[in-house]
Amino acid sequence: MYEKKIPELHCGISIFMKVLGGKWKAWIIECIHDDIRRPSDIHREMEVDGASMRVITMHLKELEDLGILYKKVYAGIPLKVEYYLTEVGLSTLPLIKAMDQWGKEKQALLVKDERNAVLAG
Amino acid sequence: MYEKKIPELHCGISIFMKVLGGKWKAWIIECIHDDIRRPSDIHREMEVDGASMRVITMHLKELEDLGILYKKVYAGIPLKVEYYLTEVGLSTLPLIKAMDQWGKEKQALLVKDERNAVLAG
DNA sequence: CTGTATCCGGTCTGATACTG
DNA sequence: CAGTATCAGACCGGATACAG
Repeated sequence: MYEKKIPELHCGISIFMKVLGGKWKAWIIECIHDDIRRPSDIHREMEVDGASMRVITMHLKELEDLGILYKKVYAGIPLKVEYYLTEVGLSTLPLIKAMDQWGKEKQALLVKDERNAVLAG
Repeated sequence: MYEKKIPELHCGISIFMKVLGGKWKAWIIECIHDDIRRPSDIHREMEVDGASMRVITMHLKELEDLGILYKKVYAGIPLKVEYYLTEVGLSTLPLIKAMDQWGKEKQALLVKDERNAVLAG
């Protein structure tokens, strides 16, 4: 682990980014919302695209510490763990959906092209 | 400069993050929307919080290459440059505002606390 | 199954000096 | 004023090995 040494901003944006800034965090939140709650299942879900178990664990922990996820542990061998969305976690879903939709809609337009300029400024 | 070597995801989220993932990009977009159009003015605007001129220049260039900003150059000495939002750039404003508002609203709730758990899952 | 520790390399940012 | 080059250091993720 490491400690952050570069000071963070204190605007709403950076707070939001602290929650959803990680590479897989939004995806993880969506998984859990879709009833894929166990780390191994989440891992299997995105293994095709290359998320390692370590990163998933790290993100889950961060999201738990931020109060986005709630961790439920079932004692026993082998261990069983499930993650649930908290109320705050649920409140991220509309934004995640909006971001995803924006990306899909605008993807084709993300090109340098003077014709896209807005003259009104 | 460097070339990206880690494969990117192709979902809407990562496309969105390519546009607003930088530390200062959302702020820069808001500045330009508020008629703070010249690099030096933008720099002055956020100098208190530590954005270096180099990072601002880099972000401006990236946003221009993505078609979020349009760059207008006035010849002469000293040089004068102004950036304007394109239509795609304008379309990010509602999301930026939503992200900022979410951060401000939820900031106090971002704490590990079982009471926040949603039992329904 | 879940989570931690360690290493390593890619990525990003801050600082400074410099060109036009 | 606008932008570039370079360096150093912080950050982040992939891989592996290992412990509970």
